[in-house]
Amino acid sequence: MSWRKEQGRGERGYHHGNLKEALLQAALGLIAEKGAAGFTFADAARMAGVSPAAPYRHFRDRDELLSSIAQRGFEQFEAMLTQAWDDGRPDTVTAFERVGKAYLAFARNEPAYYSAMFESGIPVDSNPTLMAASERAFAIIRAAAERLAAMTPPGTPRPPAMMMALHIWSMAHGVASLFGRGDAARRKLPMSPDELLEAEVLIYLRGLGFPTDRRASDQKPAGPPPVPPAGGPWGTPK
Amino acid sequence: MSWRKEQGRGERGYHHGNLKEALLQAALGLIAEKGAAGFTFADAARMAGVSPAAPYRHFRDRDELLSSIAQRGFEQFEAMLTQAWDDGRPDTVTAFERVGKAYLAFARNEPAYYSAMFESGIPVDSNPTLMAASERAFAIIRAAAERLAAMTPPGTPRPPAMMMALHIWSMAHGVASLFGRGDAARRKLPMSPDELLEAEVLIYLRGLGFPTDRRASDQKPAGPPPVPPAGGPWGTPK
DNA sequence: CAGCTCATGTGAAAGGCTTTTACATGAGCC
DNA sequence: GGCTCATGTAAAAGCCTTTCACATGAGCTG
Repeated sequence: MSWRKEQGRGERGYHHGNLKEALLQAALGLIAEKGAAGFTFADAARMAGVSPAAPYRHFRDRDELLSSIAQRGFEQFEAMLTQAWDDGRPDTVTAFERVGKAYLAFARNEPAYYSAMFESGIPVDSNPTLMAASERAFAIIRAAAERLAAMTPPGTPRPPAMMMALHIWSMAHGVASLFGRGDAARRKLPMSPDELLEAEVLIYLRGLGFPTDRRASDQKPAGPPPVPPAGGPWGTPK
Repeated sequence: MSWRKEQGRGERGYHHGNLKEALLQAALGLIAEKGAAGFTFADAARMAGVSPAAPYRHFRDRDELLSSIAQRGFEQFEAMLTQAWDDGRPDTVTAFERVGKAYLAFARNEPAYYSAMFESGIPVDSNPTLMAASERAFAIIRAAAERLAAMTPPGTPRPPAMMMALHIWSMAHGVASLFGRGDAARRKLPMSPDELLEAEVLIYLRGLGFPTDRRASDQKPAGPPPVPPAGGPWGTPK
């Protein structure tokens, strides 16, 4: 969006001026359009208006560009999760579910990042900074689980917070991967991914002993509930 | 394993005799080794001892080969799930968890198939037969969920069986994708994927009202339990 | 068995992509 | 003004995909 060639009269000199950024943006667009696998180093160069060799001044190879994008993705992901968690306000369970929704929203709204992060085939541990970014993002989920664990009702078996975090992650990731994007994996669903995940998390939380009937919640502010108030998101048992 | 070149003296005539199968096997090995993205049509041809153009007599293009492998994968997957489910014996919950384990085992033991099925980027709906194979596999999970739904304790909100099936699928897929294979996504876990998924499913089932304390189960035959008998797989609540 | 036919392979070639190397430019700094 | 070094370019090697005309020979037909 911001590199010279596309802005008004596009003549640029020998040097691009902001090639690294331009390449990242171009790659983002290409990945969103054709998937992480279909994305091509040469295409990104072409789109930025430079020769096919130019990108090598900024990235060791195609994988490093992908890796950079994945890293940025994890950073944005972390920011989004942090905002969704909002330190557990207004109440832990509500905030927890908001995190799940945020996960799906990210997969849906940022398919390119999501693709680079989880489907590009680049191993997370290939790059320490990438790994670190990934762990910072997960740390949000983990913190939320920690809070949840601290308030699980007594009398219920209580898994370690880390395990709860991994459970939530796997649910969100499973739903997002299988049904989350219009692009890949277009399987027909009798409901929205959001509804699917919300119900899944609610059942899971009930399994941990949480009262999940929203009408009984005393912390939730009034307002239009995100689910039909009668019997939870999947209707009344018959 | 079975094509001429590898069997004793390898001279073959102008025609290969079993090229299609040889290509599928070669591709399977290559995908297992270098991932679905790294797999190359030319490599498979080379491995089968034919020219790079030969494969085009059997597959329209690289994607069709991948698609064929994915289809076979779904067929084996279905067989494996069917066997694991074993029509709900000895009891529904036990069999249900066996299905989850089978899912993970498949991802672990058949990385090439799993890769082609879920990570190759070929859309399931690109090919009707592929789609059908995928749906037959899912039908097993769905049948299991149906049975489970029929016996959910009264007094508990009961989601549609389809939704329960999707929940289980997403859990298994999430765990398998994130932690399931040594290959991709090597994130460190404080436990095995099997344990993680088992605990997740147990909590979920408890959320549906199922008594999941195995000691109380009357249908389970005696024998070494897969989990420590005290307090479930995640230990005793403190 | 001779002959025919057609599925299956081959070779060559066009067109792309990746990556490297030697060389060109010009921005920033004395 | 002149230097230097980061950043681009052109060219080339090597690999992949895909197509096309042509070669082979397996299997049928008589």
